[in-house]
Amino acid sequence: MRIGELARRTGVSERSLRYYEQQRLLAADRTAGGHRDYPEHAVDRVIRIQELFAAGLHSRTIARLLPCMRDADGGPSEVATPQLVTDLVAERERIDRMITELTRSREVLDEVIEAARTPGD
Amino acid sequence: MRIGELARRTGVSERSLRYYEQQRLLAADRTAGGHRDYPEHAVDRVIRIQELFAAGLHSRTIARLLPCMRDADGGPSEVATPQLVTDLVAERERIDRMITELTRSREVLDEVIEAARTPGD
DNA sequence: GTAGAACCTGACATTGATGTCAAGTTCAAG
DNA sequence: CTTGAACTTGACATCAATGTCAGGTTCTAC
Repeated sequence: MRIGELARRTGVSERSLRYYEQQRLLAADRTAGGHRDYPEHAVDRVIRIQELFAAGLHSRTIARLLPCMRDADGGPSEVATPQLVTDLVAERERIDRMITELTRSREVLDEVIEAARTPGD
Repeated sequence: MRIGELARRTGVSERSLRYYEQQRLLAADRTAGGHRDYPEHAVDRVIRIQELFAAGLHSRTIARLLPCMRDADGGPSEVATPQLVTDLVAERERIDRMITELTRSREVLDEVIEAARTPGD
């Protein structure tokens, strides 16, 4: 599929998809004229990439991580190097802290929203 | 307490604490000479602010939200305006999506880390 | 009163993914 | 062929919190 359709189906801008390619996160074939041509499973991959960005990972880390993911991309997954494992464990701890903070913030929002819904309270 | 101690106790840089004040997130008394003097409950407030930043809220939104939080700051909490409630509901939805993405990313990291721990697999 | 730590303001830099625009090329349908 | 939509590359802008540095002032302990 072409970049426009991929963008539409993933909700990620064409700009970002080109950036992902530049960062070696997402490969694309090319038509004879140079247009990008994505395989079907690129949709899943883009969604994963977005999730990893949302989790605060940098593109360089994602680039190292992706080859180790079991995915629908067909290719056999590599095994993470010890250095990568160390880095990923640290990222996981950071994500856990982040989830805690998000959950706490959500509770704060809940309280404020609820307090405004019950004027008599 | 002074800014150095507050920074130490919250893990937030002095630079950021000054920025919070500038953004009207955190008030501070001043000594005769102009040094900031924080009350004890500033520690809690700074932690809340950090959590809200981690949740992706902007300082302007946090500034509107803080007066509505029931907190140890003694002051009576205001009631959120309808506009603020609308905004906070949207933020809450965003936070929920974010938690979902973080949780999914955590699972991906788990898989890769675990796969590297069991070489025979 | 003095030394040194701690603090002040102000300015400028950084980060990294993404937005946006320009000028040109390719694709697909009639 | 032609036309307009979709695509290409490249460059520059943006955002918002935080880092960093300079030059000066205040505080505290002796």
